Amino acid sequence: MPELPEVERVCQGLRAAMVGRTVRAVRIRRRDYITGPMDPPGRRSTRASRLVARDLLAGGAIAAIERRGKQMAIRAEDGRVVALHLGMSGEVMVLPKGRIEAHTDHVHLEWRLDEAQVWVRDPRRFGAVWAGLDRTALADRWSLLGPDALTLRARALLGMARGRQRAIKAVLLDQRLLAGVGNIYADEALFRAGIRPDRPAATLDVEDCDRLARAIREILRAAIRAGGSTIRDYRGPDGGAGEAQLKHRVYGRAGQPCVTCDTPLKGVQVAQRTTVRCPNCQS
DNA sequence: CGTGGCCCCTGTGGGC
DNA sequence: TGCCCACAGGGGCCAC
Repeated sequence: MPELPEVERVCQGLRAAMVGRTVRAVRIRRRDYITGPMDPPGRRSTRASRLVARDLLAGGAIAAIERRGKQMAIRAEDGRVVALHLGMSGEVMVLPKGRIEAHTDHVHLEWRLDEAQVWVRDPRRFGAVWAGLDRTALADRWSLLGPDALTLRARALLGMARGRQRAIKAVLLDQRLLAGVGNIYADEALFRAGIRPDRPAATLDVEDCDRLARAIREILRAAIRAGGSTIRDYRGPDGGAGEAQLKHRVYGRAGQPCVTCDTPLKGVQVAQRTTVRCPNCQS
């Protein structure tokens, strides 16, 4: 569900609601959604069972909200850190005091502050909360991620593509190489740059990388300004839908005419993901 | 090292 | 109206 722009919007909401304030209470509603400090990323089976509220920032004064790619972290002034990853269906809800919320199912974690509550909701549970991390552990965990896509430079992209025979789209989606791009914005950026998603990465030259890196930055920034893409169920932290989906040129438009040349867009599979491209504009 | 296949989950929309 | 299937914005693991 959320890619970098949607996650960035969530971070903005968390900043407004949490930074400078104190976590008064924590409620863990679904324990197996929370992983402990020693658990490797994504290992559901090892999710710790003895986590306590302190591991989830109880009593902490919140100092900062950080983001790298699609991952977020909430840091307390005393050094405690909790990281969030929303997966496909994860959602963060900032609920001002008194607001009635319609969706109360699948809420796995709640933070209560003086003036608002923050809920983590995730029906499919592909996301995760990593508790009990300190700054060093977070840095270690995030060191597995590539650079943040919002500031991707052509030279860095060239380095990722060099020597790799995999499709360029597979490279863009690999969070170890580049953090933040998902299925929507990969297709949109490749279309804007005029590059076929299935081209072997190594065939991209400096100019291709320059166009593609620029396209990625611009697409992501425009999507952040538009509040992210709401395809089905994404909601910002305030409950509002995004509008970036209104600007999509290829994602979700297989069979429809290309906005540039009217050629019917083609739906294919690349890197096991549904992919849409223009047979005429992208090479 | 790269890749295809499968898995983790729930919800929704389309076809019948 | 109900049923079944395909599919969804993510990512880990395994065998090859």
